Amino acid sequence: MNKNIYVGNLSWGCTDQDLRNLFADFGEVASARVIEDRETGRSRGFGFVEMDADGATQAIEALNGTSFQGRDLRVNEAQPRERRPRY
DNA sequence: GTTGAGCGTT
Repeated sequence: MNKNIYVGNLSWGCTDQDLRNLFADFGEVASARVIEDRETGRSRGFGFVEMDADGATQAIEALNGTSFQGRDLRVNEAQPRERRPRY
């Protein structure tokens, strides 16, 4: 089983490869993506990572509250995006 | 600078 992870407070220069590299150290990363504004193309400062539950739990404990690229990371389980309508 | 977007059906 895999878990969806939310990663916030990222630096503008952080990309999907950076996230994947970070989480890959704790387990097999299914997918990693940094969210950016699709209208402007600029980064939103947060991203999502999908990986195996065991690695995800370890990664959350290890990376949450730590400094990354000059910002303290916020790592958590991602909430379902059904919580907000998309028009 | 904080919880996506994609797909005409996951």
